[in-house]
Parts: sequence; C-alpha cells; structure tokens
Amino acid sequence: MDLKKLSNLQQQLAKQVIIPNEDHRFKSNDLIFSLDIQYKNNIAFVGLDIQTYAGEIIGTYVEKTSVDMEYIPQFFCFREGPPLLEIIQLVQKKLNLNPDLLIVDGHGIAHPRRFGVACWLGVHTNLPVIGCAKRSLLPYQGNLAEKRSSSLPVFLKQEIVGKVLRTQDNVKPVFVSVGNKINLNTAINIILQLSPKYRICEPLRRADHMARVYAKN
DNA sequence: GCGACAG
DNA sequence: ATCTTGTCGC
Repeated sequence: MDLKKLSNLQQQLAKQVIIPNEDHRFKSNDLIFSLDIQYKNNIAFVGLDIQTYAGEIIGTYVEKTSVDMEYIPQFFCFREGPPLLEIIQLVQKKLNLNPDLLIVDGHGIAHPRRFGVACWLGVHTNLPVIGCAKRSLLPYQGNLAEKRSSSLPVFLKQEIVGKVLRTQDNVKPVFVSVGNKINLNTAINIILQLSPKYRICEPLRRADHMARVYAKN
C-alpha cells in the first residue's frame, strides 16, 4: 500500500470539501441517511438507516459487500468509503429516496490532513455529511464538563476542526466534525437532537444494530 | 528511533 | 472492527 500516494490524494481531495458559514436549515421531510459497518472476516455488512429530519423512521437496511483494503489509521476513508457509497446508491435507486444529509461513524475534517471518511463521502456524493466518531485522532485540551451538550474544540494547528461533545450526562463524549456542505455548529445541534437517550445518536445506533444482526447469520 | 493511531 | 465471562442496571 502506497501511503505516500494516498496521503497526497487526501490532501488534494480535501480542497474539494465545502464548509459554509451559514447554518443549514433542514426541512421536516428532509432525509437523513446514517451508516455503520460491521465486519465478518473480509465481508462488510453495511447498515443504512433512513429517517426524516423531523424524526419519522423510514427504515433500516443492510447490504453485504466485500472490502478490499485493510484498516490503517488515518486512511480509514479508503477502506470504508467505497462500501458506504455503494449501499447509498443502491438504496437510493431501489427505494427512489434521495438523502439530504449523511451521518457516518468516523471523522470529517478532524483529521491530520483534513480528510476523514465523512469528507470522502462528501466529495463523492456532493451532499452534506457529518462525521461522528467514538475516539479522536487529534488532541484537545481542557476538562469537558459532565453535563449533556458540553463541548470542547478539537484543533488542527490553530484551527478548530471539530468538537468533543458530551451527548449524555456523565457519559463518555463523542467527536463531531463536518465532512462537507455543513458547518460545525449545525452538525453539533443535529447530533445532540438525535441523541436524546444514549451516547451514540439514534440513527447510527439503528444502523449499527441492523448490521450487527446480519453479520451474525 | 519509538509509540500512538477513526473503524 | 473482532475475540471473550461475568456482572451491573433498567
């Protein structure tokens, strides 16, 4: 694996990421596609949950695909990006439903080269994408308050590229960053809104659960 | 040089 | 991510 080449590719593609200054105003019927992957040997089970912005659950689906690259930290997008894109296009065609926002398990620009898997999906779909990860790739400083909705900035050099966000009182935080066509403030508000009860937001939990069930049969 | 490192 | 026992809590 030529990591030098992939590293250059990430830096090139990172230039295509668009981050607006204005908050995004979603409509009640806008569709949110949320994705997560479970692995069984070299087979990926991709879960895709569809709900409206208002909260109506449309359904959760799973597709089985092969995965052709190993997991390498910082190069995660090249492993998970293609399977994710595949199921999005498949479900889109099959159900004739078009997403207005994607939420993915992983980072957006909170990445050493500003190009996590959420960015990869962003430049390949031209859609708004939010990355929501369970661990950070970049350092942050300070003590995060224990109350829900507390947050601290995550820096790359001097720039804020993401936030550590507590989605529940006294529960480990998640790491939110944008992948494309949405700003951090909007992303944080949406993740909080979608996390009324648990650490991980509801649509990602459904996608994870569905993929997990299928991976065991 | 060594270790750490999203899923 | 996955491999694992018991255990705590709703």
